[in-house]
Amino acid sequence: MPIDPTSRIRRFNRAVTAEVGALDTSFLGRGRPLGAARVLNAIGHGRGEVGLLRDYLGLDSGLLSRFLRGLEEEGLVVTLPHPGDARRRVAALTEAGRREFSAYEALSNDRAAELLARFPKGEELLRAMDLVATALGRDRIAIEETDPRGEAALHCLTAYYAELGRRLSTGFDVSLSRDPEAADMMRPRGVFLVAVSDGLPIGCVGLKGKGGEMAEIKRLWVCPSARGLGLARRLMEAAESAARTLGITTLRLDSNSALTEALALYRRTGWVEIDRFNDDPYPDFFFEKRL
Amino acid sequence: MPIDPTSRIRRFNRAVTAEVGALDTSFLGRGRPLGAARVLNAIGHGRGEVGLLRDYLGLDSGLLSRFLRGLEEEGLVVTLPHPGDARRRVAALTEAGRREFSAYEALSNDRAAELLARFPKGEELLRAMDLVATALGRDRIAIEETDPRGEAALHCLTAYYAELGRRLSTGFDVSLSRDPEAADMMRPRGVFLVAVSDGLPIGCVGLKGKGGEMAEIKRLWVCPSARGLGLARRLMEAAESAARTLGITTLRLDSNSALTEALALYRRTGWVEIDRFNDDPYPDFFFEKRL
DNA sequence: AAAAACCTCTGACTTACGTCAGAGAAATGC
DNA sequence: GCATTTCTCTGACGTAAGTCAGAGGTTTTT
Repeated sequence: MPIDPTSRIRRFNRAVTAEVGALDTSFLGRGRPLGAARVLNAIGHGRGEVGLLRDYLGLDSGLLSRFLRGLEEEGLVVTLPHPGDARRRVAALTEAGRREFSAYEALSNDRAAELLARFPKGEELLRAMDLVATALGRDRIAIEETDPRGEAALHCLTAYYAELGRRLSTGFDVSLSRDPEAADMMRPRGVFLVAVSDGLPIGCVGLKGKGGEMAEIKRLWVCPSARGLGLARRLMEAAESAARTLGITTLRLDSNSALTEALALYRRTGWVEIDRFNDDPYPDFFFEKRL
Repeated sequence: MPIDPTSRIRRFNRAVTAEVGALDTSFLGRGRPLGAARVLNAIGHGRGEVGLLRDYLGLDSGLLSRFLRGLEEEGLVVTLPHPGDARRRVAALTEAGRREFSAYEALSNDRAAELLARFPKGEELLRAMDLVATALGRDRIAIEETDPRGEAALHCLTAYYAELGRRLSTGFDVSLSRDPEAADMMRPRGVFLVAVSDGLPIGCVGLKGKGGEMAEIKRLWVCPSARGLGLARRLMEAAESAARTLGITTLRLDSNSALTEALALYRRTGWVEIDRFNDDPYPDFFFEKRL
């Protein structure tokens, strides 16, 4: 009877293979082979360029070409030359293609919803799935510059504020804190970075500049399922290197003694403690780092 | 940017598909198509009967037959008539087949070990995988009678004692408790049941009889990743129905006030509190149920 | 003892997927 | 301006996998 780690992983593989297989089978229900369905869905998700499609789906150029022609004959897709480079082609869904795409989306969503409904501990299951997905896709975590008012940023910030509320003994109310202006966290004054794993935002950091040589690090957060992977450090390094490209020479940040992992990280990575430099009610630790 | 539950599940699917695909690819390295490799592995795992193989792998009888013949030609497998029914056939590995099977096992184990090594939070990942596997394979949880000294039972009991140690304010030392004799939890006096999900034991319960009409429920435990699925209830029902087949009319059990979920379950399912009936130092609640 | 049901195997066929070489059009380098 | 590189597409070919009908055994039923 297997109980060792490898057996547990292999049990997981078996369970998951069955689940994925079942989803594929339900996709077959629309009378189209899986390959063509995958292409249609990738186009629907915005991967119109043929080169992108090839990379994303890992297909041979000949095979992909055939799939595209098949979808064109079905009237679901049109391909046009790329505006800037006429060698390349871009595929787009027709009206019928969009309908077909939504049908696949619905199948996929239904399966997900059904799985959740079948399992009483929904949120716990989702957290476990996030953790596994992050672990498996670890090499695929990308750090991207984004608009601090965008959806990805908002998701991270909401989770960040909620966590502060739980961890600070005083609670946390954004409106009492000095909420950085969005423009201060966008080029040319600063940046806002999110870590994205397979489409899901799982961490963020803001660099808030005033146009001078001094800038502040704000809103460093990593989603619980992705902690312990050194992601916070990667985010901080990315923020510092962005700061350098903006001509910034000194970074500051404030933090709270309840956030012990963060404080440990700052101390490990060359930050030095300085005197209070603002009157924000929440922070009680202040750091500086010269680049 | 997707954050809703279905997107999270779909991200999980993508991550996991890539992982499973990578395992399949590594299986291809042994110069044999995937179908044949799956058959070989199923035989190695004890599914020798052709009918069983067909069901387990979901193959057409013609296709399976071809795979078997291919493996026979390679000298990895021999098929013999079924001892009791000459229409059926049973496949078995030859010496060379066993070697090849171990090579596949090694590949599988290596991949699992590598995944674990790559991820700093190993135990957490394993727990998440257990939870997901249990959720996906929920309909496949089987309750089986087993030897209370067997490996599956031991795994559950070790986890059970460890949990008691954590949860009882006094700690827990098995030797101080009245450890039921194994024979009292095997037919004809009692039974020991484990819940098995895809080969992994995830819960247990013992029915300890003395040969009379009275028996005791012992060692009810459900693995944390499988809680909230009503498994404890299923185990108790299975134990009760086993008790009925043994001619037992009254059940008793003792428990501890720290085990609140268990107490709630007993109260919900027709057990009534009675006076202390033993001098075991740990329990402080005593229940009885007439069948 | 004959009929019916059952199990595995074989041969013929189809489909999905993938590979490879090279053609044709467009962009880039010198 | 010409050679080289970069993309996409087409045609020819190969392999893995799956389907179907029926043959040839064995067992069960009546």
